[in-house]
Amino acid sequence: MTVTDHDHPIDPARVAHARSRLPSADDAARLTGLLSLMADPVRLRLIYALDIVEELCVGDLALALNVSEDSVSYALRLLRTAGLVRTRKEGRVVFNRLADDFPAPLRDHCLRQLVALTRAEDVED
Amino acid sequence: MTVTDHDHPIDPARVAHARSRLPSADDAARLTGLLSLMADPVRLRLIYALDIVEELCVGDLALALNVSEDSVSYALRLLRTAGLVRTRKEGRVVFNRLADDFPAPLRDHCLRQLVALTRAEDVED
DNA sequence: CGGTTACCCGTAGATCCGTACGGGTGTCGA
DNA sequence: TCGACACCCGTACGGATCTACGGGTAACCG
Repeated sequence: MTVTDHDHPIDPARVAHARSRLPSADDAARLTGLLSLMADPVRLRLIYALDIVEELCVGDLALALNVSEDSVSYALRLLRTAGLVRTRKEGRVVFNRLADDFPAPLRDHCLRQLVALTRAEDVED
Repeated sequence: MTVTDHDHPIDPARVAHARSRLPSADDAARLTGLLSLMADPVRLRLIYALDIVEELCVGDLALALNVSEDSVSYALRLLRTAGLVRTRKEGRVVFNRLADDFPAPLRDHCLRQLVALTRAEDVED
């Protein structure tokens, strides 16, 4: 059995209420796909850097984040594939910036708010 | 070589600017740890459900999310370990709710905003 | 009290993910 | 035109992560 082991919910009203408002599995998948892309130190800081300075090439990103170019290149590959980052080629240098349609809520709420949150969390055990 | 292949940045000013504002690798790790916990369809919907109805037991959660109890139990284990969910035992039923210190920004901005975002995104290819 | 319910834990197997490495393409300078 | 540079891609490997399963423990029900 994979879905339920009991078919007499303890609080049917709440179950129904939750069910009716819950995002579909499909929407959830789309959303977690996005979140997964931010749930990585390199990508998070990369996006954060681009949010600050508009545009950076791979080598400079590696310097700014203090990680390997490989790491940056791989991160950019994923973000580009997901349509979150755009590239502009100038000579032999490739500049990267956040896509025009980079989800604004993701940027405003998730990125900035949460980074700020983490900063404030010095009062920890 | 693992960190850089060139040591003459193309745009030193921007690199410096980004570097100075970037969250530390440590903060980033903490933050991505949190985001990872939400970057899973079961956990995201589970948290979303608890955000709506306050309190649910494992069996009812499985019903609401339409996933196995195992899945729910595992998700709850991780969230409990991370201190994001609290349990209350009443008889043989265990009720789960979001922890009092569940990061408010995570809840307000990330959870609600992003779910709303996904809902609005019907205008896709 | 013995059986059933509701749930938890530990473990093993499959799967996904990030990193490192080798090699390739296009561009610029001499 | 030749070499160096900036970057990209495909692949292989190690580690993390999710799922599924078997067993265990309280609590209620007769």
